[in-house]
Formats: sequence, structure tokens, C-alpha cells
Amino acid sequence: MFEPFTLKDIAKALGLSTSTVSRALRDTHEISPETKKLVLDYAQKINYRPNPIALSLKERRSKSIGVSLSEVANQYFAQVVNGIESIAYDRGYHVIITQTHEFYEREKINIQHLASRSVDGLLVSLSAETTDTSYLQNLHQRGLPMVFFDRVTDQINTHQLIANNVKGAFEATEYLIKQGCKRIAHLTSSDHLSISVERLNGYKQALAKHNLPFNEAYIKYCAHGGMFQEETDIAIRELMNLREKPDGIFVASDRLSIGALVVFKDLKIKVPQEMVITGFCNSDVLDLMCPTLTSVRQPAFEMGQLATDMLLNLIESKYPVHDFEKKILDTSLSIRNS
Amino acid sequence: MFEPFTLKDIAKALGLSTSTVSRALRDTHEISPETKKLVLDYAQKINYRPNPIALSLKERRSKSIGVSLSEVANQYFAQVVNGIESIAYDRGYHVIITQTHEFYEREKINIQHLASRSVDGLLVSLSAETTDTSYLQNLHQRGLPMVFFDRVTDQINTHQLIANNVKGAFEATEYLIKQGCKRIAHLTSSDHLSISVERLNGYKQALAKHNLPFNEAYIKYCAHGGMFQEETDIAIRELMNLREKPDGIFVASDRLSIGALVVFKDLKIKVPQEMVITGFCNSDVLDLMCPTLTSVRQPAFEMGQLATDMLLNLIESKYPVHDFEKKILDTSLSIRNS
DNA sequence: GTGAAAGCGCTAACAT
DNA sequence: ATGTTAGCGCTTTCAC
Repeated sequence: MFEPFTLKDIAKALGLSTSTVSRALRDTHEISPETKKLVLDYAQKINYRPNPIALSLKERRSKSIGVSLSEVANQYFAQVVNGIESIAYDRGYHVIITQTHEFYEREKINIQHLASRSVDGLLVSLSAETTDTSYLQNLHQRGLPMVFFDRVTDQINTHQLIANNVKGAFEATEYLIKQGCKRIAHLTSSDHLSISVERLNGYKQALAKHNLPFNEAYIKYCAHGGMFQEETDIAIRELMNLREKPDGIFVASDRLSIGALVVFKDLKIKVPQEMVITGFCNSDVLDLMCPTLTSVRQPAFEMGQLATDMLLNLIESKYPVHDFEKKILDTSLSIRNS
Repeated sequence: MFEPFTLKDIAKALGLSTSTVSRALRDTHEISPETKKLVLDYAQKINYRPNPIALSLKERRSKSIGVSLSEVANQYFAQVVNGIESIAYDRGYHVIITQTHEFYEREKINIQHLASRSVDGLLVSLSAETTDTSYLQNLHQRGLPMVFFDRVTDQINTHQLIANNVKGAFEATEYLIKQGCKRIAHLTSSDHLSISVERLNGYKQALAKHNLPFNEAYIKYCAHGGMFQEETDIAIRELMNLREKPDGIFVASDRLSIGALVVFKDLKIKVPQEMVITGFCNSDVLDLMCPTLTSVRQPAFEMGQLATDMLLNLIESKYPVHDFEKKILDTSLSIRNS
């Protein structure tokens, strides 16, 4: 059985009281130099570490933050996590990552556990399934600081951090138009996600600007964001069965972009000759793929950093914060002509 | 300030003692049905959750396990994590993931913190930099259960779970030989990692079987496993500057495999015409790449599951375990002829 | 300068 | 059937 050393162990060994030991370790002025040295040396020797669980219980904070995201296998999120950790560690916080795999139930369980586990705050990117955020509202009302990133909700009044999805989608779509595409489809995640709404918006704006008609039949939603390849498969086959087949497609996410490439390969549809693709995608191996796609890249690492900074400021704020901001970061278009 | 509800809140609201409430919630037989219902209803209403921190402190275990790995952006590890979570959640444990990014110092800090944070056990895959495992030995001696996977060490007597690296490397190398390669290079991670040693071994065995000479100049180590692309870049350029350039290369890991493809692309070296590549790689987009490589796939998800199963059995074992096993899982060769 | 004791949220042994 | 109390490891008054 693993039994870390405690203050009591030190106190007993040295014939002191636990409070003296505690003070010696935290270098209070009211402890004599000799006692201090005695305690510190011994603590050093047995490699004493204070029990953070006990500390958490006492101080009612854990110096840790919880993160809820879809899945770390997604490059975008992996990069965000690196950004989060880089800031959190610098400021003395630990990071607990949980994955929803796009399921509402998983998300709810994870977040409830994080909250009761006394994380000091939450970084949340909603799952594709999530429509009901009442359990989050509950936690937020009761004072748990949280910052939303990427997939956000307006139902909770707090900081939000997103990429400029409208502009990114606009540019991606306009790129297709400039490539000569006339019938542009849009493959996206579940329709209630903020990113889906915004990206659809940018798509529509680009069509409008260039006087192309908007056609509902060209919009395909994947309820789980392509977590199951079947979703992507069906969506694209339906598109390709239309009488007026699309000649270009704007894809709304990392997973869907990769999934789409797989399907087109299966269907032996030539990219970009028969179908030009652009997509939101932070994969760092797009340059190695062929066919490949022109991608909208989000500043994922910076998003992780900024979101964490915002959250830690909330957590450490002396006064209740009422002034929340919605920060929007620019995307960049990486043009790839396979 | 976020203040979750406590037993005391319920007790006060209902005019009961905390112990009665506690017992009611855990459904002890000695509580009257009426009281039980009263308490349960109220707890339900305010959405009460027991404070796991307090529970941990009391029971001296946290029902959580810690994981230390290189980085989740690596597909292999992302898949392992999914395996770990699938088992851990089923058995009521939570998972805390930490990334080393191949740095020894980061690993040590992470693991020390996990230990003092009262995780009940540890799943460890060593960083490329790690040679000194004394801090782990320390924790292990003091009774912290741990299981090593992938990058293991024999300095600590506990369960180990690895892929059949020797056989995988053998097959990968033999594949190159069968493709007609005569001068086969080997690009690998830092030389003290268990996986490096084993994969080098398989490589040598394949050469020997086919009567090809072993040439030290063809072996290139990357101290940080290609975390910095520069490592990979230099290694390959050195290989290509040899008088007798290699005509095939066996790469030892996910990150290095991708990195190598990038370098060959930069150098405009035709794959597979001028250079055939095989590599350990669990990326799921290899099929979309061209040029691509024949890959040795590890059963990552199963490795995560098995390692977790082994760890939880250690943790929950009534008696001290002295009988440790080294489990070896088969790899599979995915042949891709770009 | 040091010790005793209370309290953070919870459970369990011990009353009643 | 319910209440009281001690204790998990730690910090922090309050005494001396």
C-alpha cells in the first residue's frame, strides 16, 4: 500500500508538533533557524511532498483546471491542449483533460465529475450532440468559472474564444468559386453547434457575393461530426447522387475533411479535377496527402493559450467578473493545389 | 466563489445529522424509508454530488489513475488513451493524462505530482530523454502500483506491456529486402529507449537472415524522437550524403515516419523509386498519403485496454503482487505500394 | 518560538 | 433509527 509521508511522520520523527513542522516548511519567520533547518533537512531526506488532496480540501481549490473536448486524436484539439498546458503549468495549475467523443452523456458525466473534483475552472468545447447546457448553467450560476472555446454557447454568460469562422468559411468558399466551381456543397457537423452555424454563414455570404444560388440540398450535416465514418460516407454519396452533382465542397472540420478524402478516394472521384475540396483542418500532414485540400487553419495553440489565460484570470479575480468578452482569432487559408 | 453543496447543507436543511444523511445517501438498511426518501429527494433537487476530494482524503485512494506519455498529438498514443479510458471508466476510475513531449524533467514533475495527488496507480511510457528512473523506483518501492507500456524499463519490477517490436521490425526490414533494397538505413529514437533497442534488434536479425552486412553508418538516432523536425532533417540529410546512399529505410516511430516523408519530399527524393520506406506508424491517414509507406501497426487501443486492466488488478489486489508479467502483443504489417 | 485545537467534507465506530 | 464524535493531512487561529 502506497503511503506517502505526512507532516505527522516528520513531527513524530523529530519530536515536534505538526504545526511547527508545517510552519517550518513554509518558512514562517516565527520558527527558529535551527528548527527550520532540522525540519527542512529531514523533509528533504525522506522526499516529503505535501498532500495536495488535503490542501484542496482545506483551501477549497485545487490549482487545477478541467478541459472538455471532443477527442485528442483530432489534431486541432491536440494543439489546443498543448497551448492550454503551456500557460497552465507556467501559472502553477494542472490540467485534466476529458474527451466527449461527441457524446452528450459522456460530456455531462465528465464535467460533473470535474466540477465535484474541485477543479477551479473549466475550459469547454461542446460536443456535437449537446443541445442542453442546463447542467453547465447550473455550475456556472453556482460560481464555477468557465471559458468556452471553439464550440461555444450564448446560453451562458462568460468568456468565449473562437476562430473567425465566418471569415474562414467565406474565404474557403470563395476560393472554390475562384477555382471555377459553380455547384458548391457544404459538409458540416451537427446543425446546432456554433461553429456549424457560423461556417454555414460564411459559406452563404460567399455564394451571395458571387451571385451563386443557395441550395439546401447541397448542405449535409453529420450529427456526430464524422466520428463514425459512415456519417461522412452517406452524406457524400447522397451529394454525388444528386442530379446536379456538386463540383466543389467546403468541409467544416478536421475529421470531416479527412473523412471526405477517404470517401472520394473510395468512389474514385478525382480531386481536384472532378471535385475541389476546401476544409477547416489543422492536420499537419495535409502537405503529404494527395489528393489534398486547401485548408482553413485555426490558431489552435494560441487559442489554447488565450482561453487558459482568460480562465485563470477569472479564477484568480478578486471581484466577481461581469464583463465578458468574445474573442475572435483570425484563421489563415493554406492553398494547396494537388 | 463556487461552493458545491455538502452533506452539512442537506443535514441543516432537513434538520438531520450529517451521518444520517450520509447513510441515507448510501442506502444503509438502518435508515427509515421516510428519511431515506426525504434525503434522496432533496439531494436530487439540489443536485448534490459528494466531494471526491474529501472522499480521497478519507479513504486514501482517489479512484483515478495517472498516465504519462509523450504526446497525445501522436496517433499511437491517442489510440492508447482511448483504450485506457474505455476500461478505466467501466471500472469506475478516472484518468489523468500528462504529456512529457519527450523531456525527462517534464516527466519527472508530472509523475511526482500525479503521485502526490493520490492517483491510485500509474501507466507509464518513458520519454525519449529518460535514463534515470530512480524517482520512479522510489515511488514503486513505496508501494505505488505502476505498469509500463511501449517504452518500458527493466529497472523496476512490475508488469510490462509492449508490442512485438523485434518481430515488427524484422518484418518491416525484411519487406524492404524483398523489395530489392540492398543498403537499408534505420532511423530511430534515442538509443536508450527500450523500443529503440528492440527495433534495432529486429532490423539486425532481418539483415543477418538475408546476409546483408550491418553498417553502423546507416543507423541514425534522434534524441527527442523527432519532436523537433530538425533532428529528422539532419539525420536524413546525413544518410543521403553518404557515399553509399541507402536505398531503403526502416523508421522506428510515428513521428519519425511522418517527419521522414516530409524530408524526402523536401529533398525531392522519389519514394519508393529511389527510397523505399517502412515504419512503425499508427496514423490512420497513411492511405491518403503519397508517397506513403508500408507500416507496422501496433494494437494501440488494445494496449491501452490491457495495460489498464493490469494496473487496476494490481491496485485492487488484496495481496502484494510479486509475480509480474511482460505481455507482448503482435503487430501487423500494412503493405502500401505507393 | 512552539504546541494544542479546530475545521475543510466525508465515513464509521460508538452512543442513545 | 438517528445522533455524536473522531480522524483522513493540512493550515491557522489561539494559547503559553
